Amino acid sequence: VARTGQTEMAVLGALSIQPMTGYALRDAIRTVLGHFWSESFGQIYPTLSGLARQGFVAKAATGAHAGTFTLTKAGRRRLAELLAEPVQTTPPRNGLLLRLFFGRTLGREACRELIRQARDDAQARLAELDRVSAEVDDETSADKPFIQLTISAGRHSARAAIAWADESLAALDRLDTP
Amino acid sequence: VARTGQTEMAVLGALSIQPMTGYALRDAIRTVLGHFWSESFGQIYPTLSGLARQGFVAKAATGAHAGTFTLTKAGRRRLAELLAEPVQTTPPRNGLLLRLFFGRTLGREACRELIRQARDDAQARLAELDRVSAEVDDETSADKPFIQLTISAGRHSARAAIAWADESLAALDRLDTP
DNA sequence: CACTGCATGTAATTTGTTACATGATTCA
DNA sequence: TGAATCATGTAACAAATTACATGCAGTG
Repeated sequence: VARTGQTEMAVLGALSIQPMTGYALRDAIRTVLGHFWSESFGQIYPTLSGLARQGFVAKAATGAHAGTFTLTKAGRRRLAELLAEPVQTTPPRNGLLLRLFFGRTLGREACRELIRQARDDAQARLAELDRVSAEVDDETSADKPFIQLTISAGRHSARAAIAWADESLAALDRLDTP
Repeated sequence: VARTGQTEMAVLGALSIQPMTGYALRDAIRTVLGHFWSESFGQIYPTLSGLARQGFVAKAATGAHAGTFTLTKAGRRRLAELLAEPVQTTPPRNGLLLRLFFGRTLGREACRELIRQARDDAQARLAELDRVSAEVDDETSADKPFIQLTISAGRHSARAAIAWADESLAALDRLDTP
C-alpha cells in the first residue's frame, strides 16, 4: 500500500517545523493545518514508516526529543522537492451546490435551510480563524507570515460564503413574493 | 463495485432536467456542473447500469429520445430522497495553502509565483462564470433561479480568491522591504 | 483500580482514477 | 476513406476512510 506525495508533503512539512511523535503529528495536522488540509488516521503511521525506511525521517532514541520523529537532511531535501512540484487540484465536489442546483426538486424551503446552515458554518469558521490569527500574531516565528497567508485565505473564503448566503436567501425570498 | 449516493445523485439529477445518453451525461456533468462537481469517466456507466437494474432509470428504445436514459417515477422519488440527505462535506485538501504554509522552505519567490497563478486561475474562472451567468439569464427555465444560485457561489468565491491573492502579494512584498 | 489520554499499528472496505478496448457514425 | 467524435464499457490500480486491536502511563 504505497503512499502518495501529498501525504508525505504534509508529514515532512509538519516535522520541518517541529519534531513530533506520530500521535502529535496527527493532532497537529488536525488542529494547525485543519482549515485547509486533512489526513485520515490510518494514513499517518504507514507514511511515517515509509519515510523512515527511505531515510527521510528518523526516530530519536535519546535526548530531549526521545521517541519523536525528526527530519533528516535527506528529508529536508525531499520536502523541498515535493513543495516545488506543481499543485494538483482535487476535482471539486460540493454537495451543497449540487443540491441547490436541483433545488426545484428539493424544494425552496429545504434550500433555504441548507443555505442558512452554510451561513452559520461560515460564520463559525470565520470567528475561529479570527481567534487563531490573533493567537499567531502574538508568537514570533519565521513561519508566521506564511501561516497568516493561509489564515487570510480562510477568512476571505468564509466572508465570501456569508455574503453569498445572505444574497441567496434574499433571492429565494423574492421568488416567493414577486 | 457498488456506487455511492453522491454519484447517483448527480446522475439522477442531471437526467431529471433532460433525458440523455451516458456520453452526453458525462459531458453535461463536466460543462454544466463542472464548477462545483465532477465525476470521473469510469463512474458514470457503472452507475447508470446500477440505476437501470434498480429501475430508477430506463433506456428509451423508441421515439425521439431513442437511446437516451430517462428518469422513471421511482427514480424521481429516489432523487428526492438523496437530495434530502444531509450534505457530506469532503475533507479539505488545498495543495496551494499547504505549500504556502511551508513557505519558509519553499521560498518567497516560489510562493509569489503560486499566488499569481492562483489569481490568474480565479480571474479566468470569474470571467467564465460571468459569461455563463449571462447565458443562463437569457433562457427561461424553472431551474434558472437555482442555477444562478450556484453560479453566484462560484463568483463570490472567485472574487474572494482574487482579493486574497492581491493582499497576499502585497504582504510578501512588505516582507522584502520592511 | 478504573478511566482517560498517549502511542502505534493493521485490515477491510469504499471510492475514484486511468488506461485500455471496441464499435458505430459522421464529416471532410 | 481516413479522422474525429459519439457511445459503451471493463480492468487494473491508487488512495483514503473506518473500524478494529493493542499496550502503556498518569491520575483521580
